[in-house]
Order: sequence, then structure tokens, then C-alpha cells
Amino acid sequence: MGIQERKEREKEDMRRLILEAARKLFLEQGYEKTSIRNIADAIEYSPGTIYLYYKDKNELLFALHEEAFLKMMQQLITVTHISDPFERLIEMGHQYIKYAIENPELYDLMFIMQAPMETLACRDEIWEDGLKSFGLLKLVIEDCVKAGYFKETNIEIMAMTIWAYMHGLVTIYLKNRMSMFKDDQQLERIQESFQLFIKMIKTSL
Amino acid sequence: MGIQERKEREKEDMRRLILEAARKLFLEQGYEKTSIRNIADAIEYSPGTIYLYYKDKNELLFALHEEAFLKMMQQLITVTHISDPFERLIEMGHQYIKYAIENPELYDLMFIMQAPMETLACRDEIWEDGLKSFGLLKLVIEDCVKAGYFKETNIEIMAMTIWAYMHGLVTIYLKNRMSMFKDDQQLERIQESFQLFIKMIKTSL
DNA sequence: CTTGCACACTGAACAGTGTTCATTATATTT
DNA sequence: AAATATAATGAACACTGTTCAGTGTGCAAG
Repeated sequence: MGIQERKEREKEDMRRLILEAARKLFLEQGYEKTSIRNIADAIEYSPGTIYLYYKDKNELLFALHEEAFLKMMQQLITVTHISDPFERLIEMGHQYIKYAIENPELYDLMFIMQAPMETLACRDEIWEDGLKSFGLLKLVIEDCVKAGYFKETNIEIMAMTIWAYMHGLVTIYLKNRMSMFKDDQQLERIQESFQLFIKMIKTSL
Repeated sequence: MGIQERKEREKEDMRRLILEAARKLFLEQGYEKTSIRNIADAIEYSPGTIYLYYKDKNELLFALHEEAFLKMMQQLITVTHISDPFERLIEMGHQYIKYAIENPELYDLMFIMQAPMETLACRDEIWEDGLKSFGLLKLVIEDCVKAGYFKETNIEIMAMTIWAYMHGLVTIYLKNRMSMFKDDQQLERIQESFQLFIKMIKTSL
């Protein structure tokens, strides 16, 4: 019975086809401005077909949610070759900023949008993604503690504090709330602030 | 000609009537889920009427944007009686967190939503509100520098860094991204992180 | 006191949205 | 070849923000 297997393969193909079109449109013109009909047009199927493969628009969002975390993890993991844990932490920060700025729509989806949280609050997988990347941060911080960089011991709260700062920094920029600085100076200010923050955690954590 | 004056008064009354209904609904059920027809129903007018007083839905948002900043400023300003500048800075932080948590929809409007930024990017008034509150933070920091609390001199970057942290902290909470902590522990963790951050700026700014 | 005008208001209409479902077309099984 | 199971359709539903020709009322001038 190779037919069933082929059918399942076709079903998977279709899911991918839809998701790829959705991703393309979401990232190009934003989530809100992309309609199911837009996606259907892109893949030359009728709107109703999409609902045979995804429960609703939020489920499409959720599929990208996973992808987005995977992509960020892959980028953050590139720092593992740096032996000094504090240097590694700094570079992780740089990569975090880079990821956020280069993937504003994905970042929004991961950390700001309500939609994937509401509908999928029941499913544990959502938290899993977030927890894994938070765990990555905690690991590096733990290494810093072990190497004697930090005197502080509450790793959970240290991670929370560092993440809060990083998240605030990029969010202010992404959501266009840095108007107190000229457009061409904004990225510079982000780097200056980040340098100051590094100094802060170096001398007082 | 008292008639013209009366008519203008009536026009103002109508604008207020609409805005108050809009605010009520926006804060109750969120901006996205409130339709013009909902607002029209609430004040017992037809949908078209609203457009005689406000250009579009975003203009309603903008009117609340101003209100929201005013409200926050009033709350932040209550700390001026504290003579010690560092204590004042800490209390300002507490008030900032309090405001964000107690007015999540307004906070969203002020610092996260794109809508009021896009349509009103031309108008200088938007920045004005934000700049004024950012100025308030800078003033307190300046006082801290003068009082010898901080060795750092770049007030702009210090303010940016502190705000980024505060904003990140409350945003993570408001947007339900603190699932690594149990629901009833989240506010506690916020306070713990804030205490750590205070320690950080005290010993290293 | 009547006529004419200005203006507030209406609500149907337009183009769009997410989603559902009876119907149709296709492919598989009997 | 007939019966059945599955996939795809697209019209329909209940919404959305926004516009605009038409209506009715209150004011001003004749």
C-alpha cells in the first residue's frame, strides 16, 4: 500500500507549499496585511483549500513561530566556539540584536504578537521554543559565574534581567520609538547603549 | 452671534462623546476588536457620523495617545517630592512598572503599536509626548550625576539604557512571554529583576 | 412668516476580511 | 464499470473601515 504513503507525502507537500507562500507574504507585507485569499492566490488554490491543511490563520503563524525560534537558535549557537564565556555572552548579545533587526517580522511574532499566544496557549510546544533559547542564555551566564566573572548567583534572575534589557533595546528600535535620535544615528546609539550595558554587567554582576 | 460659539461647543462635546466611548471600548476589549460600528452603537449614532469628527480610526487612537502620555507623566511626577535623586529614580521605576501593568492597552498604544506611528509620522506632536517623558528620566539621571551617584557622563545613553531595560521588563510580562515562571510568581520575578538592576546601576554607572 | 440654504446625520454601498460548507470533480477501491 | 472516498471549489456569512448621495432640521435673509 504505497498509495497511503504517497498521499501523506502529498499532504505534507501541500502544507509546505502553503506555509512557504504564507511566510513569503507575511515577511514581505506583514501578518495583518496578508489575507488568506492572498496566500491562496499565490499558490493558485481557492481560499477554502488552505483550511483543509491549517485550522486557521493563527496556525500558520504558529508554524512560523517554530521556524523563527529555530533560526534564532542557529544564529545564537554560532558563538559556542568562543572559549571565554564573557566574550561569548557579549557576542550572543550582538547576534541577538542582529537577528532582531534583520528579521523584524519574525521577532514580532516570537516576542510581541498576542495572536500565537492566545490560540495556542494550551499547547506546550510554544513555551518549549522560548524556554530553549532562554536556557541557552542561562548556560552562558552559568559559565560566566563558574569562570568567576560574576559574583551574583541567581542565574534565573540574571538571565531575566539581561534578556529584558536586550528585548527592550531592540523593541524600542523596531517599533520606531527612537525618534529622539536622528534616523542615521539610531543604530549607533543602540551599540553605545549595549557597550554601556556590558560595562554594567561586567563590573556589578 | 452666540450661535457659532454654541455650535463649536456642541462640536467639541460630540468629539468628547465619541472619544470617551472609544476609550471605554478600546480599553475594555482592545483596539483591534473594537469596530467603528461598536463605537457608533455605544453613542447611538450612525457609523458615518464618527467620520465627521475624526478622520479615521487612527485619529481616535492618536487622541488617546496624548491622554496616555499625560496620565503616565502625572504618575511619574509624583516622585518629585523625594529629595534623594537616586531614591527618586528608583521610585520612578516602580511607578513606570505600575503604570504599564495597570494600563496595558495604553502602554501598548504608547510604545508598541505601529498604527499611531505610521499615520501620524508627519505630526511633531507624537514625538513631543515621548520626548517629554524621556526628558523627565534624563533630568533625574542628571540629578544623580550631580549628586555623585554616577561617574558616567553620557546622560542620553544612560537614559536610553535604563529605559530599554524597563521597557523590556514590562513588555515581556504584558505580552505573556514570562511563561518560564509560574503565573503567580511573575510579578515577584519582575521585582527581583528590578532590584538586581538597581544594584547594577548603583555600583557601575 | 415664509423661503432658501447650510449643515448634521443617516444608512446603504464598496471593497475588503476570516471562515464555513454544500457541491463538484477526481482518484481509489470494489 | 460502478461505487465510494477524498480533495478542491467558490459562493455565502458575518464581519471590517470608509465613503457618499440623500434626508431632515435649524438658522438667516427676504
